[in-house]
Amino acid sequence: MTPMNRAKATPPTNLRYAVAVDLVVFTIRDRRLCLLLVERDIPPFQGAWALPGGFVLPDEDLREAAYRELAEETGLGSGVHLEQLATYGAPTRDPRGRTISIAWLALSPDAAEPVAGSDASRAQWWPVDHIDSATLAFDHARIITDGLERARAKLEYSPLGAAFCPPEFTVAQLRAVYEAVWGQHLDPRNFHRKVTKSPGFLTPTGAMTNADGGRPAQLYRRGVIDVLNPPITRS
Amino acid sequence: MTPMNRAKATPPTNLRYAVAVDLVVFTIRDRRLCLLLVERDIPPFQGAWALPGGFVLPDEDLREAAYRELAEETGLGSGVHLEQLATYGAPTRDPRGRTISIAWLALSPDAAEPVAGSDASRAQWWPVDHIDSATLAFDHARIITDGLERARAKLEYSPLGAAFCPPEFTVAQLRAVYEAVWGQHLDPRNFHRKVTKSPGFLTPTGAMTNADGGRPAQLYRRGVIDVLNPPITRS
DNA sequence: CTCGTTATCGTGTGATTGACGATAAGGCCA
DNA sequence: TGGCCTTATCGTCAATCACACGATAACGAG
Repeated sequence: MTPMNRAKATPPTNLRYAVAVDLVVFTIRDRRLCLLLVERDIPPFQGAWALPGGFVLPDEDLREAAYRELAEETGLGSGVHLEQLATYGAPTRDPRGRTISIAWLALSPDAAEPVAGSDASRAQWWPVDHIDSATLAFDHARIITDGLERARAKLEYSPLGAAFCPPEFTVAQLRAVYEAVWGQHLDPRNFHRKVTKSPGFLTPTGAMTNADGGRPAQLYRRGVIDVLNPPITRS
Repeated sequence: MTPMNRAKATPPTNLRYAVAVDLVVFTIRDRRLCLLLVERDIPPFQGAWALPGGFVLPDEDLREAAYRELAEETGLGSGVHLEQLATYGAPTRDPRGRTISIAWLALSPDAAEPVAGSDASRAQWWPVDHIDSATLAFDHARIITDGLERARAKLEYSPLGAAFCPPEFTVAQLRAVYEAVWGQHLDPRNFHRKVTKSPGFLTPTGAMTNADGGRPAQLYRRGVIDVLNPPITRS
């Protein structure tokens, strides 16, 4: 046995790799689920669309790095839900050398216009069904697929649909989130009953809104729980 | 802006970190949920119990590294369910220098006696409720907590309870898995109905066993689905 | 043959779901 | 002002599902 694979001994520099974070940022725009992509202006994959991201700095926690990159690309920061998605580290995923990337899933209200960062000529929201997987940089198509699957699953058993909404929102707004993410129509009456009866999911503010034209609707805020029981089911 | 935080440029060596995999390996022994720990025989944390794991080799995929470490510590390999849990990378989590660790969740049938690896004097199965979190090396207590939570959740909506069982098993064996992982008693009759009616969860082999003393039981094999609908609920 | 053990099938009650009717409460326009 | 469109919210009904538990089946031990 060589010293190299002697686990938990300090590794030499040839066993150290670049470590990055990549962000799968979703929002709802125009009743459609959209993803933030940046256009790369440096090789490799120059000109291709990619997930926003960057390398982890020496004194930075992984979550901090993700928040920093998110702020750099969107101007957003607090109020955005951020959770680890998965880590991608195939030896050849980056032609420049071995890179380990920790992907994060972010859910944002439709607030900020994206800002082009230092390494990207443009940043733009893309409706998820208009993204051409084949042209994406690195293994980002795979990461996006995983992020989509996670987001869709999370809506079922967590109150994270509200992460797409402003701090105060109506049941109809929340329903629009579910419909956009799942790509299916939901019955307004049954949806209303489910989410308002689900203990801890929503807390009414008392205020009403009539922004949507019809009868004024109750405004709600996110509740205190972080697991939905019973879940909101699709199909 | 320095070249250092210019995202997606090749990073200099001071921006490269050690990358490891750590394994949270569960099994059921004696109707209790057990976790594989190794006793460290080198600093830091010499003499403390830790998760098995080691550094990722240059040409190795992350999953490969996890499988290799699993084989080194347990002799097991195929037949064990292995999925990514999360990645831990706090700047100070390893006193020797910055280390990013990709934790994997493994579910194993009660088959192999653990084997002490090169870096550990002993490897041993521990009942999860006998583990003293305070004495564990690194941030492994946190990783174990996350692994436990994941395992408990996965039993609800995935057929992975069967990953704790031998290739052919009875409903009672499967129920024992659920009871051990969730730490609660389940009604044998309702459990039997749920799992046998859940489409694709179990496929009967036709053979029977009478190993448990009472009426002979049907043997089943894992079904083909990977998401349980409806889920098996606790409480 | 009886008893203890485990497996498996049924059954009844109460809760939940999904489809959909009914009503409430605003704005718009003649 | 009153019709009409829109959206919100409540109610109803049948089908389904959950859970608690009774009943029966099929073995081994004594």
